[in-house]
Amino acid sequence: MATAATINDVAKMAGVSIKTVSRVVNREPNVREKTRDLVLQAIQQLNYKPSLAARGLAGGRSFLIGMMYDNASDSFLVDLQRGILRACRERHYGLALCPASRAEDRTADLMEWVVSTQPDGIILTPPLSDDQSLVDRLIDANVTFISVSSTGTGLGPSVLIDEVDAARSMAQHLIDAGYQDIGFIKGPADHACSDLRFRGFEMAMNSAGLPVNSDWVKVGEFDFDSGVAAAEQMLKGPNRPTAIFASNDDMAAGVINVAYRSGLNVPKDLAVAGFDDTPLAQHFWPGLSTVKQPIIQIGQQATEYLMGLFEGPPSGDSNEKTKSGEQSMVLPYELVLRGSTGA
Amino acid sequence: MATAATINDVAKMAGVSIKTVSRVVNREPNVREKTRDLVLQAIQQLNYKPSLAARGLAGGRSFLIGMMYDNASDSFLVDLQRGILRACRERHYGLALCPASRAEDRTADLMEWVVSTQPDGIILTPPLSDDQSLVDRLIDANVTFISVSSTGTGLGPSVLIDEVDAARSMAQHLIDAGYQDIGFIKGPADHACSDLRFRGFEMAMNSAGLPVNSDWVKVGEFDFDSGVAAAEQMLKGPNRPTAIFASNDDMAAGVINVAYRSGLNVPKDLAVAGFDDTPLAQHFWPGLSTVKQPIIQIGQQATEYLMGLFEGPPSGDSNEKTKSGEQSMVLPYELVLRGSTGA
DNA sequence: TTGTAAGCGTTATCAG
DNA sequence: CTGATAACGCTTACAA
Repeated sequence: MATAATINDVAKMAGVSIKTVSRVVNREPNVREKTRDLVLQAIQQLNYKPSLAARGLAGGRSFLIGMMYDNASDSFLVDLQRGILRACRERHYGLALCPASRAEDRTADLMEWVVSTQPDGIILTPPLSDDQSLVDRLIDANVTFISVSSTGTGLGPSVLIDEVDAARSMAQHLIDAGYQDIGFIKGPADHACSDLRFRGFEMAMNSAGLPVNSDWVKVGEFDFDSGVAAAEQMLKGPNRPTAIFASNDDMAAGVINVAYRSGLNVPKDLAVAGFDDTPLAQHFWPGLSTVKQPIIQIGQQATEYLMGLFEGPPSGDSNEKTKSGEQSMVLPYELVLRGSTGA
Repeated sequence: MATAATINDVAKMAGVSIKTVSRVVNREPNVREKTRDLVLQAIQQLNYKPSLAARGLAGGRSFLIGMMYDNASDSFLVDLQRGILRACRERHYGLALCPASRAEDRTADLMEWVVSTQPDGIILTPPLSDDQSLVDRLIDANVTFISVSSTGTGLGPSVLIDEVDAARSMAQHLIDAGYQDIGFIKGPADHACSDLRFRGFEMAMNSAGLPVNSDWVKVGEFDFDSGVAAAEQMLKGPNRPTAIFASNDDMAAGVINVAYRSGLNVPKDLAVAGFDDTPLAQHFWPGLSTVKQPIIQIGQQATEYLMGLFEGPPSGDSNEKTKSGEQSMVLPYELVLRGSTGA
C-alpha cells in the first residue's frame, strides 16, 4: 500500500503534537476548538485513518469482535453477521470469523485463535454457546464474551428468545387448527434449544390433553437430510401423524419434500411447521408456517451489549464483568403462519 | 484477558534472546536444533501465541484477509467464506468481513475500511469485483486483491467459471430435452455475469435455430421476489414459454413458486432451470436443475492465489504484482440435472 | 548461530 | 489545555 499517512504526518501538518491528534481522534476532552479544527482539517487532507494494529498494540485492544460458530445454517450465520456488523460499524470495530475446526480438540483450536487474534470480545453461537468446557476456558482466559441463544446457567450472558414458549405457541397453533396427531422432530443434543423446543411442544400437547406419541418423535441434525429421514420414518406406516412440527426450517423442508414425493398434500394430508423463518420458508408453496427469531436484531443487541462489557467504566477486575453478567436478554419471537398449517 | 505470555517471557524462560524466539516462531533457518527445542518447549509451557497486532505493526502486515461483498446471497457468502477460511487456516491468517455500506459513497467507505484495517489482501466478490471505480482505487492504494467471478478486463486477477459456456450448456440441455419456447431471466446490470449468462443462452438458441422471444426475456435482481415478478409477467398471457431459465436459483425458486400457484406442473407444463446450485435447489420437489459453481473451491483457490501475490519472493515494486496478475483462473462448472427440466 | 538495538503507529503517563 | 517520552510486542537490520 502507498504508505498511508500516520499520526505523525497529521501532527506535523497541524503543527501540534501527536498526543493532541490522538485526543482529537479519540474525542477526548480538553482540546481547544481551534486546535481541534486544525487537526481535523489535517486529517481530512491527508486522508488519515488510524492503524488498527498500532492502536491495538498500544491500547491493549484489537478493535476486533470475534464470531465463533460451528455448523450453523447459512441464513442464521449470515443474518447474525449482518446484525453484528451493524453494531460494529457504528463503533468502528471489525469482525473476524472463527469457525470451529474439525480437529480432535476443538476447544484448544478455538482458544488458540483467541490468544493470537485477541479480539476485544467474542460472540458465541450455538452449539458453542452450549459448550461448558469452552465457556470455562473463555472465562479462565478472562475473555469477554456473550452468547447467542444459549440458555444454560453458568454460561455467561446471552441474547435469545423464549424458546420454550415459542415452540409451545406453534404447537398450540397446530392444535387450535384441529390437528391432534402431531409428530415432532427434535434438534441434536448438543444444542440447548433442542430440548427447550421439545419441552414447549410437550407443554402444549399436555395442556390440550393430547398424547405425545413416541413413534412420532425423532431426532434430527437440523439439516434437510435428517428432516427427510425423520419424515420417511414417521410417514411410512399406516399409522401416521397428520401434522409434523420440525424444530427448524431445514428439517421442515425435508418433511415437505417427503410429503410431495409421497403424494401427500400439504396441508390437507399433512400439516408442517418449522422454526427459524429462513428464506426457504417463504419460497415453498404453500409457504411454511414457522417461528421467526429476530436473528439480525439478536446479533446487533448481543454485540452492543458485549461492547458495553469492555467499554463501560473500567472496573477493578474485568473478570468481574464476565462473571457478573449472567443476565440474559430475551427478545420477542414471532409466529409466522403460512399455508403449510392450514389457511 | 489474563496477560498472555509475550515473546520476552519465552526468551527469558528458554534463556535466549527474543530474536531467537522470533526465529523459531517464523521457522527461519540458522537455529541450532537444541536451541529450537528449548524455545519450543518454553512456548508450549507458556502457551505462547504471537500477538497479531504486534506482528502486524512491526512487520508491516496484518495477517488478515479482507472479504468485500455487497448484497450477495446467503449461500454464496457462506460457501465463499468457507473456502477462504480453509485457505486462511493453513497459513494462520484471519478473515475480516467488509460488507459494502448503503452510504452515498460506497467506494469511499470501503477504502476507509481498507486503510484502517490494512488487510494483507482482499477478496472481491460480485458486484464489487465488477466495479471499475473501486478496483481503480484499490490499485491506486497499492492493495493486493483478487476478484471472484469477475470477468472484465483491467479488473485484476480473478477466479471464476466459464459463465458463458455454463449458461450455454444449460440452455442446450433444455433444447435437447425438446423445449423450444424458452424464457430467460437475466441478473442485474451491475453484475458482469448477467450479460455473460444471457450470451450463453443466446448462443445455444441461435445455434439451434430457435428465436429468442424478447417478451420472454426479463431482468431480475437475483432474488426470489424478482423471480416471481418475472415469471408472473411471462406466464400470465396465453402465449407463454414452456421453459424458463433463470440465471440464478433464487429467481428460479420464484418461478417455481408461481408455477405451483398457477397450477402449472413442473416440469410437465413448465420446465425450470437455475444457476448456482444453492441448497434450495435440492429442497424443492421436483429438484431444480441448475449449474453448480464450485464456490468453496473458488474461495479457497482465490485466497491461495492472493497469498501467493504478497508472500511470493519480494519483487521490486509490489504494485507490479497487482498489475501484472491480470490472468484469471477458470474452474470447471457442473450441470446438475434434476426433475425440474424433465426426468 | 546468536544477540543488540532501532523502529512500527498508537496510547498512556506525567510534566509543563 | 498541550507536549515530551516511554511503553506495547514484535520484526528487521546489523553486529558479534
